[in-house]
Parts: sequence; structure tokens; C-alpha cells
Amino acid sequence: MQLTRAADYAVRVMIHLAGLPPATRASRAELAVAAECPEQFLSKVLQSLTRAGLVLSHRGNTGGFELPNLHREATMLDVVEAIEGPMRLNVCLTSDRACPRQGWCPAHDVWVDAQAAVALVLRGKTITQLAELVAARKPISIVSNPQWN
Amino acid sequence: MQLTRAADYAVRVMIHLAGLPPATRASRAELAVAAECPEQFLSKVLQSLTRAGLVLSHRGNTGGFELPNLHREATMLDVVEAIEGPMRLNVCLTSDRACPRQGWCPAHDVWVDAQAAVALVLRGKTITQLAELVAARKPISIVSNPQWN
DNA sequence: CTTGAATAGGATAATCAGAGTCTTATAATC
DNA sequence: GATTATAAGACTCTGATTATCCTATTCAAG
Repeated sequence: MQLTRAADYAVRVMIHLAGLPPATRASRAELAVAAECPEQFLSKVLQSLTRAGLVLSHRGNTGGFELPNLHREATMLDVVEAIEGPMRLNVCLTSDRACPRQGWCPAHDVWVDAQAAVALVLRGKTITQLAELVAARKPISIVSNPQWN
Repeated sequence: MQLTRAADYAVRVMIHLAGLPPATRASRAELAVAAECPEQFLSKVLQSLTRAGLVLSHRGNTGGFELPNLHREATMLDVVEAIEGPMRLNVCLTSDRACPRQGWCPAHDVWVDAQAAVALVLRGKTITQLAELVAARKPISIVSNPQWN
């Protein structure tokens, strides 16, 4: 019961993008540094985010990734599910009638509640909100410029 | 981010045991039927539960499994963690200093909250409580006797 | 229109966890 | 001692995870 690395990276990338001025494009290489992950692997993650519409990709010389003006209110749940698909805390939650015990099994209700609880937390935070927190917590992020080390 | 089958089976078994009269022993075969899972696989699950002290095992001719008089107040979280180990919704929660971003990454706090939310739900239900629900929902479980079908 | 720089996407690989089986001990009762 | 039960270790099989590599495609600049 653990988040995949891919989903974790996706959240990192989205927060980084949300912290940039609107319409700014960030290259895959830049995003890999920001997310502290392998660039080639991030490539796949970004493709998933693009297909989900959470990110806009541009090819060519001045290409890169940016947040669409719409979807700026994307939540952490949106990002995670864009990578991992719909969240299912247990197989008995994959669909109605996925489990023959559904009618009477008291554990089923608890799984439902548990999943709803996670979803509530993840849906309660937008990427934009988190990016603002980064700005507040790392006011002088420029100090991490390699040139200065 | 999904529960393992083993943990699911463990919860099923524990609920079944809690529904039996105190000090009743149930054989592995009986438990496999109750949990609707392969008996050999359940064997491993039961061994984990035994090691965790959530279940008492007895060998020999009149052997089987029973709930210890203590630990009857075990929660769903206890059962799940007995099988899967401590719950960690993301690798950055495996330990303090597991993630270099911990100091400033706003996502970290959300993962903490999300994990706490699941834990709260799972810790809020004891196996005994669930067993009582089964009794209320399946008052005439004898109708499922194969002899009558 | 060609070149360079960037992303898209397919193929492949390595590693690991999950899920389950099988076989041999070990224990307890009759 | 025979029978019946669990314990435990070895083993298999499959699929997901976590990448990496290579080629195609796209775009803009010169």
C-alpha cells in the first residue's frame, strides 16, 4: 500500500511548474533536476501527465512543459490518479460486484471509508496551493544555485 | 497503492474468528473456506498473525487457531500492519531523513496527513466490532449450508 | 530548407513484490 | 506409534515497478 515513485515524481514536477510564472516553459532536464529523479523516467511520467491534460507539452527548439491555464486548480489526487489510475485501496473496491461478500462483509465499509479519507486529504490540496507554500518556505531558493557553492 | 491480498485475507480470518464463541479453535481448512482463499496461502498469513500475537495456534490432532483472550481488541490497522509491516504511504515517510526535501517540500505534509487519515479509520474499528456486525447482518447464516442448496 | 534542439513513443531490461504451491519438519492427541 | 494438525523453508510464476535506450517527430531559428 504505497505510492509509486512515478506518482511521487509527478507531484514534485507539478509543484515546480506551478511555482513558475504563468506560461513559462520548463525543459524535461530542468524538471528532472527539480524533481530529483532520472530524466528518462520522468519522460514517461510527463507523457502521462500530458495525456491527462494536466500539463502542456511543446516540441522543438523552444519546447518544454507548462501548466495549462485551465487545470491550474488540479489537486494532488488528480495528479496521482493521472499516473496510477483510479485509486483502489483494496480489490473489493475496484467495482460494484467485484467481491461476492459485498452485501454483508463489514470490512468492506471500512475500506470504503479509508479510501474516502485519503481521497479527501489529497483532493483538499491543489498544486497551486502547494507551490505557494514552497515560495513561503524557500524565499531565497537562489542560494541553491550551483554557481554559489 | 493497494492492500495486499494477504492483508485482506487476514482481516477476513480475524473477523471470522471473532465471531466464534470464545476459546473456539478453527482449523486452517475452515478458515480458508471462511476467507474464500487458498488454504496454503492462508497458512503463511496465519503464521504472520501468530507471530504478531494476534492469533494463537495449536498443533496436533485437535489443533487449530483461536483468538487470544488478550488482543481481542485488535483493530483493523493492527491486522494489516501485522501482515504488511508499518504503513508507509510514500517512501518519504519511511523514516525521518528518508527524503532530503523534508524540510521544505509541501507535499510531504500532505502525505503525512493522508496516511494519518487512513490510520485513523483503520484504528477506529476493532475486529470484535466487525464480527458483531456480521452477526447482525447474517442472522441465519445456516442457510448457506451446502446441504440445503 | 536544413540543422539543432526538444519531446513522443516503442522496445527492452533489471529488479522486486505479490501470490501461490510444494515438501519436509514438528508437535499433539489418541 | 499412527494420525492429524500447524510450522517453516524452498520454490515457482506472474506482473508491476523503475528504469534505459533508440528512433521518430516536431518546431524554430538561421
